Amino acid sequence: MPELPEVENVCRGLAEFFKVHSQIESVLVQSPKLRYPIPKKVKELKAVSVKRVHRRAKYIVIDLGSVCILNHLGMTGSWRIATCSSEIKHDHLALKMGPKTFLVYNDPRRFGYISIVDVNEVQKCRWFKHLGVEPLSADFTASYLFKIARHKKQPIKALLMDQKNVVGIGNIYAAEALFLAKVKPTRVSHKLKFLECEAIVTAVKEVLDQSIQSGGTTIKDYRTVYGDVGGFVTQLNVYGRYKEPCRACKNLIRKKVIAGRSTFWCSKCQR
DNA sequence: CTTACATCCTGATTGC
DNA sequence: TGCAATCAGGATGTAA
Repeated sequence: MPELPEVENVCRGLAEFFKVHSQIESVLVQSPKLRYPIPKKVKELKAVSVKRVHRRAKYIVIDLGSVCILNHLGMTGSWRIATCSSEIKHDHLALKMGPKTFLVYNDPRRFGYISIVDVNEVQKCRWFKHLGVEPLSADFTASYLFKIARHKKQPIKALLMDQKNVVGIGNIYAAEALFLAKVKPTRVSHKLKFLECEAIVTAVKEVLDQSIQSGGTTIKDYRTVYGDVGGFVTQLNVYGRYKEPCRACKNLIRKKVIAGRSTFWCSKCQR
């Protein structure tokens, strides 16, 4: 469920929280069954202090000095501040930060995962080594996208969602960025003009920036660590708006499955 | 190598 | 109201 703006907001929430509670007293594993089982050695973490929290792609990285806790939220993963280690269904793990203070990881669909990696190994670990560029960094440019797109036959939307190319973009923001760029999601990648790649890059940065500022998009589950919903839903132009009028031209929004995912676009605005 | 597709899960919603 | 089918913000392994 969460894409870059949502993960970024969760990270910021965690960072805020760790400013006040920086010491993890212990880690409690309620149910280790996630996409990959929670490693047993997380329970060995005792009295460790959090140095830093940051986001890479859709991963949350909690830096503990010698090791990092890596967390991917999958579709339904969330962190919340709680007074006990587990109180509701699908609580998997809790970081004990004080006698009545816990950070609890909950994940109904169990597509998320939590792992521990040596600080020096993070970049080359199995989850990070194939990641593409950060879309909000200076590395994500029109020429970068154009170069990749040049050799690919797949639709541009599939390319944007493939984390090997550029990270953090999922089904919502791929659709939204392509709307802003006025490019139809079905367009074959290698047929895109340089100017279109430029428009896409600009649009991706724009939509991600805007969504981060709005606190992300809450369709259903997504909440920040503090339980806040994201406010970007009201700014969605195409995602989830099948048969609703395009905000720009009143033409009805279309829907079609591309690469196994529902895809929304305006056939008049996007060519 | 690239690309399409099924798959891992639970729960909410839709349709009969 | 009940029940079955469908769908969901992700990413991986497999097969073609």
